[in-house]
Amino acid sequence: MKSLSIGSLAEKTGVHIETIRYYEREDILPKATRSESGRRLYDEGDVRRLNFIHKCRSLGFSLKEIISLMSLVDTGDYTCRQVHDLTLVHTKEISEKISDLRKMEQVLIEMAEHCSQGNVPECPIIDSLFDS
Amino acid sequence: MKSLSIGSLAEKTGVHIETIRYYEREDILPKATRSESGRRLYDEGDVRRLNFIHKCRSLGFSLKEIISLMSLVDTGDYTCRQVHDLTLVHTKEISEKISDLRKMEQVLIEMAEHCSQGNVPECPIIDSLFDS
DNA sequence: CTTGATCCTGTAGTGACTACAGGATACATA
DNA sequence: TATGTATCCTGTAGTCACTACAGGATCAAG
Repeated sequence: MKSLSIGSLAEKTGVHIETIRYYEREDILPKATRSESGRRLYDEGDVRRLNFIHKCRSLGFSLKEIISLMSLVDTGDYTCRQVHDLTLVHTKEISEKISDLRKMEQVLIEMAEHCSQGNVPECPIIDSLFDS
Repeated sequence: MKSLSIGSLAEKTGVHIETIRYYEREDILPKATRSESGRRLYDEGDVRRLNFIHKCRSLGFSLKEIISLMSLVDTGDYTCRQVHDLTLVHTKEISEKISDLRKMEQVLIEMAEHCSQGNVPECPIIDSLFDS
């Protein structure tokens, strides 16, 4: 049943081979069973697990958060409310990042608006970068 | 004239002492002149320079970008248009980050909306995290 | 039987810091 | 003048989540 190579797992999940090995090293994925010659072998359960990790990463969860999440899932010891609340906390962190970046964006746009955009060696962007 | 300690420079600019030493090591700041006993000494020019770096960092520029920007400024070999265009490119990168984060945020919010938030060990968030 | 694809381990690099350890020096107070 | 504590020094290692080799073994197809 364990018949997928690391390459196939990578292809099925969109996670790079090097990253899969890294996840194993860091105990985010369990040690893979090996073929006689020492190659890693996977099955559909591994695909499912790696999809979970991949999706969490794409939603901005850290590997530490993913480890906690997965251990909740593995033990079955969680409630919908608990997961919901964890998700809300994470969503708030994302929202804060967005608002930080929007502030940067706004400052940059405002700075650029003052430019003559001319062929001259004076620039209000440079000037305002020197302000503390 | 060079009479500021690294601690004073840190206080004036809001940049940590360790970070100032790091910037010197990485040639983002020039090697500081030293007192007889080997302590770093700074002046208002250094304050100005570090403010520039600090402000650039707060606007999301990488240290590499800052090095290029500063060498433009140091040589005086730049035009307003050039700086304006560099800034626009950087602003676009910020905007892309924002839009990526907003997509994450949206998915998270939608996932959370489906929760019963009950005291039960079934959760639609977990279910959808397993989808590829 | 050979060729090229795939796999293995182990190590080092990335970016921008941050956090010590272990010691030297400066300055304010008793 | 002695002392205590604040500040400084160098050098190294850790953080996060990969990514990129080097150098070698093994597999599958023609």
